Amino acid sequence: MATIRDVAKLAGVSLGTVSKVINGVDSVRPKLAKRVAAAMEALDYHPNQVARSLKVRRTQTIGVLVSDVANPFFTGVMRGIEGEARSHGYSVIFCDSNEDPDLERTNLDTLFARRVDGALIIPTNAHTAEQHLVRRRFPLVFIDRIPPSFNGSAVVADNFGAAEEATRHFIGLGHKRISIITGTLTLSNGLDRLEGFRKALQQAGLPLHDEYLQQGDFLLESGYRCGLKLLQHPVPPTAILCCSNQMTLGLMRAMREMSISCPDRVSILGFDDFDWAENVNPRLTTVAQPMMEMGKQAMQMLLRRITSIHEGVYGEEEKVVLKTELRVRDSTAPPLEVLDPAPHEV
Amino acid sequence: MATIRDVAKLAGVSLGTVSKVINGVDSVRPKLAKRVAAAMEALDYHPNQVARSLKVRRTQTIGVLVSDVANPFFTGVMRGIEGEARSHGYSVIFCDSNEDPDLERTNLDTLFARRVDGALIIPTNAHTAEQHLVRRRFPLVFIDRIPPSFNGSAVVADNFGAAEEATRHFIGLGHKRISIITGTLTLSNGLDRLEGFRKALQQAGLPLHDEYLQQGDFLLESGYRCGLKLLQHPVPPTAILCCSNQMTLGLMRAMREMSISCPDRVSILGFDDFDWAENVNPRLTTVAQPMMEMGKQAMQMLLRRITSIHEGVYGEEEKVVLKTELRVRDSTAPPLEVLDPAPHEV
DNA sequence: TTGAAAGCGCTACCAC
DNA sequence: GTGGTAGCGCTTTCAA
Repeated sequence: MATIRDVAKLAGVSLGTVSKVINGVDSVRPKLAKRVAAAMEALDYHPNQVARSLKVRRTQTIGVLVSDVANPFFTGVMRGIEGEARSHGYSVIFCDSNEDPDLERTNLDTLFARRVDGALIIPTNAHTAEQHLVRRRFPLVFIDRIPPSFNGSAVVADNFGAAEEATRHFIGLGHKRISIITGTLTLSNGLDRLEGFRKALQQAGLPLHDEYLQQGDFLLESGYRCGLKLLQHPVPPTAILCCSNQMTLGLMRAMREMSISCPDRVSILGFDDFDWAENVNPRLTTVAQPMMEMGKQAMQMLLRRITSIHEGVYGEEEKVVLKTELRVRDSTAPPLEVLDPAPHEV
Repeated sequence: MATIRDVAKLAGVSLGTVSKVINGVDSVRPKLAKRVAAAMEALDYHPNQVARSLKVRRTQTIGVLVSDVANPFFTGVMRGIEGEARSHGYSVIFCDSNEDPDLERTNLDTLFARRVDGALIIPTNAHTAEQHLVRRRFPLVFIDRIPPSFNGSAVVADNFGAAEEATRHFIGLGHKRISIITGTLTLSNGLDRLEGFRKALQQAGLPLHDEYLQQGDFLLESGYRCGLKLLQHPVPPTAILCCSNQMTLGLMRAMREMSISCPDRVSILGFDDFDWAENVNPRLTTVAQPMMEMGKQAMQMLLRRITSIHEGVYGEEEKVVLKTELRVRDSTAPPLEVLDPAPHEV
């Protein structure tokens, strides 16, 4: 493979001159520059970024550590990251920690060894394996979830507000028996959604029965299990807030198996909005998170940290909370009692 | 940041010795090795992979170029790739070409400049931008789609067989008016599915009317558009084979808008099997592709090419075709006429 | 078994 | 403007 040396020789100039041409430094006479360009072309020369990285002590690479690629939510975030990274000349090394904290740590070490300029991370759980990197002043920003006691940079969705709005939507429809299937409560996104739900209920003066609070773990199976429990209750809820797309799928399965129709018997509202949500029967009312935007802003934040640390100033950690959007479709409707109220209730 | 030099100094040994310890060469006295290890620990030393890569002329990194991360099919493949890569000590640089051939080319150049040891690629379309890399003997394997006139390594699903099996499923159910919504026909996966469909029809002595052959482009909108055309036909088909998950969603939308129920009025069968397929109403019959397996085998194939090329032998290009699986659920059923045949048809 | 030294391909500094 | 040269952090001979 041709090196800068070969190019210099063929063009009859020095290494330094070729380097300048490569890097667009314009203190090179056009004539020489042209000769160099011709030589590069002739030799099919492509600058070796590895060598460059070693010299300039920057790899123009960032690491992205997701807890599970299979989740389409992360996929959306990934798109945002990738686009923003590319437009700033960065490449991204991708790692999947498979929801495994040990793997997360190993991956982080790998990224560090490869000298990525910084990393974006969607943490697996309450683990704080990454704290040592924060202390080492390694540019790091968290996405979607914030581990407890973590005080680094992050971009998350307004989970509290989203759950509150969703719950109020139920309340506005006339629902009284409202239930929630939560995500993992050791994760900020899981907890915040529950709190938002609680607040909306409280403000409306509605009680929250213990049986109506089902704790899931964001995965399909738990949505199914919790759904079954809720629906088999002697006085089942008329509305269910489901805190992840996977769990919503599980809940739908439970409803189908029990032949409970939606929204007639129970209204459902899920987190995350994907293509399928608006094309299934009934079309699902959902809370849409700005996935791409989260990825994009996280990348921008990381870039800021990289440059500031590079300049020696270890600036303030930032935190950005992005608004969500409630998309009302057909899976939420007034409860039957309201449509056809018993006389004594009027 | 500590370097190998600092470690050597602190441990009172030479650079070479430290290097040996790092790389597990056992010609180092245990006593010294221990001293070195202690020094590394004390200095929080992490070997610089960039420097190592420059020296050994291998980055232990591969590039993955997908046409669109947002598609859950690629996500599945990605999981397979990542796991296999990691277990072999490889990292993956990820690029999304957004179905844009120019971007695909740019990304390929970036990967090359970064001196990845090889690349896995899900090409965008008929473009052959990558041919120059093949000629350059750069280790490359294609996944899912094979550009026409490409003769490099690849792992794909048995698209022909899958479509054939799916179509026969319709035929076995008693359908006579069977239609297909194809993918992009300039891509091998799009074309092979159409051919498999054709063959099954032919073998059963069934005609294929032009109006029943709708050409889509794998995307949701085209599924919707084609679905509408099909369903508005004076003599609509009783069964539709839909060649991608996105298009199936579009088709479902068309059916909902026209209030055509599935499988009563028309049976549908889609390509790709995701969580939502078996949890919507009705549960979808699908062709499942071995996504993870495709990623895994592609990575293994790439590894073989990397080592063989490294050893100077430019071995034969390989091609692997993986079996698919038909998952019969509730969206396919016998046509109404068969359930309640008119007397003269018996 | 260990150490010294060369060099991977590039950038950047300093003379000219 | 241009060229020579040192050196980024590591591996890998070759001698000792």
